Amino acid sequence: MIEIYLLEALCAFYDCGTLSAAAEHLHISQPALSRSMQKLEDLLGVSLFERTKNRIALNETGKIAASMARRILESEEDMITAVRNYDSSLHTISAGYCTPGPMMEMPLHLTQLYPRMKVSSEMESEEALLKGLQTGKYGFVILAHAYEDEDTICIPCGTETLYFSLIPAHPAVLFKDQGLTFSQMNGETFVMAGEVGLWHDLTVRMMPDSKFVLQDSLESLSAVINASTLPAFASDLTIRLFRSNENNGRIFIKIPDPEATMHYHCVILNQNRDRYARWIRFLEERETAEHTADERG
Amino acid sequence: MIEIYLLEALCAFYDCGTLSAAAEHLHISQPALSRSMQKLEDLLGVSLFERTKNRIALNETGKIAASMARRILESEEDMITAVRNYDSSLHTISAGYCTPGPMMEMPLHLTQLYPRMKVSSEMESEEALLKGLQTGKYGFVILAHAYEDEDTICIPCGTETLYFSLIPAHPAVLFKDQGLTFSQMNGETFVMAGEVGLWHDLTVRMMPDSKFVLQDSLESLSAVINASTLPAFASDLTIRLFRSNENNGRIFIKIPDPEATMHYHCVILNQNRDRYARWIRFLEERETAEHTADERG
DNA sequence: ATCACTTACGGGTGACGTAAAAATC
DNA sequence: GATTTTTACGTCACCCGTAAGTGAT
Repeated sequence: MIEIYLLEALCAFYDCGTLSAAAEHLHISQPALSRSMQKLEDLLGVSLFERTKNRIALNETGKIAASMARRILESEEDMITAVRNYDSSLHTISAGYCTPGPMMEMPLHLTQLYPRMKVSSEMESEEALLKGLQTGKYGFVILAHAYEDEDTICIPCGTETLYFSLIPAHPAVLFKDQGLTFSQMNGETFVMAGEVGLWHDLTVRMMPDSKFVLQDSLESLSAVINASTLPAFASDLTIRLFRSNENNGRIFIKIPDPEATMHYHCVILNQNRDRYARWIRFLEERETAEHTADERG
Repeated sequence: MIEIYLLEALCAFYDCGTLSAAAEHLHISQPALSRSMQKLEDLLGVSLFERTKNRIALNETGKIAASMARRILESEEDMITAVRNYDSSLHTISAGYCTPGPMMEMPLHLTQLYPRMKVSSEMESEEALLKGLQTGKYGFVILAHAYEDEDTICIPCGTETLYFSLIPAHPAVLFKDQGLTFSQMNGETFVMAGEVGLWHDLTVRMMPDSKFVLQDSLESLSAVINASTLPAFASDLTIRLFRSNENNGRIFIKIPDPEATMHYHCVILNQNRDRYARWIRFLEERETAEHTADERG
């Protein structure tokens, strides 16, 4: 059988055009590559190159062989990552999120529900989340809308509402009880974390005249917030998580626009339903508990 | 990168169930295979087996890996045969036939049209012919009916009519001029070549009460025909090819049933149209010549 | 003269086989 | 005791790099 390294060599030569360049690309000597090409021809029993004394180039057969070799290499790469993903899925609960709120909250419950498993969390674009779900990179993903598909199940899992975070001296704190809409604050300059996923798109869209000073890390963010008088953001989720109704003297004012509330949904591949049975039950029970609480008032 | 021999080893173990059996199957020692499996786990960075002191078996990850490895091995096999087929298609005109008549006649013209090419001929079932056409095994195939497809072109290329071949003493030679139908000869025992493709199916179907003494080779066939008084078969094509209107004292009597005439068609992949341009032109010109001859006579 | 490929030669990695040990049936 | 797997060890294949040779630009 023809070994993979020969196919890699062929593809490298196809890409580079000369043996010397391909050899450099492969980090091997050029004679070694020359021999590999000869060996490949020998194993196939077929001529793959047009040779002159000083020049070597792929003939039609060689080009076909190279393009088929590429497909084999790709499918081997795919196999390797698929096997690794599967293995890691046995040991870790890996989830992808569209915003930081659930990404901070859900691992708390996951470690309780699956005490022997590692928990890994990532924030990504919706496109990357759905792709990662399909390839097995993620065990589940959290989107900000329902996602129905024949291969997946979709469980509503709570909401998150955005708040403005203002210093007490800010004139808009008068609206503390009735709330502040996006349009009322449009034009202000905000301090904001860089990694807030969908929230960033939302605030930019709803307050097109505002400026947003982005901070790389959450640590630098809170430092800047403390040191600055600029308005910032919070959410019911982060307020609850950090158990501070008035953080560092800041006043939190709810944003009543419907866009300011994310309705999260957990999407899981149907084939993984059993593996995440406990998690699904947890989310469903929590959701009904929320609803009955809402109905009671 | 993971080499092919490791994937082969994994698949062999998947098939055989034990290292010893798989090692025997691969013609390597059992410790060598044991090491290969360890190496594979090491390269993947993943555990593929459930090991007890005396027993080793694939875990879920291992089974998935094995099934994906199988697909890679198959696609490498496919690549190798495809490349070899393509190469050989550059040097040889390879054709598949449904009956021996065209298979004896067409190579004569092919060697004239393509004097630098080797010519290879094979008789096969229609299924195998069409598959071989798609995989590049055959440059063209000859079927006994039109075959229209978006990927192929189809050129009528002559007919062949079956004859009974009788000794002069046979009572049915009285029908020499008006012809003999299948039903008139149904029940007789015939001598017949074994390798006649569609003709065999046809005669069995049209003369269900007859018996057919099959001969392996054409040489033994003609010997048996000469030595025997049994009726046999011929066709206008073989009669013309062997330039013998009355072969070894045999009388040839045409079979007027429409089923006794094959209408051959040459099927070529559209993508190979240029390569066989000369052949296509030859067939088309011959066909029109036949028709004008028919109209005149 | 430089570049590109091939051939020749020596070296080292690693895959293999044999042998032996451990454990299970 | 037979079978199966793993470990140990020596060997050999083979792939690699260096060096030299040939022909083309």
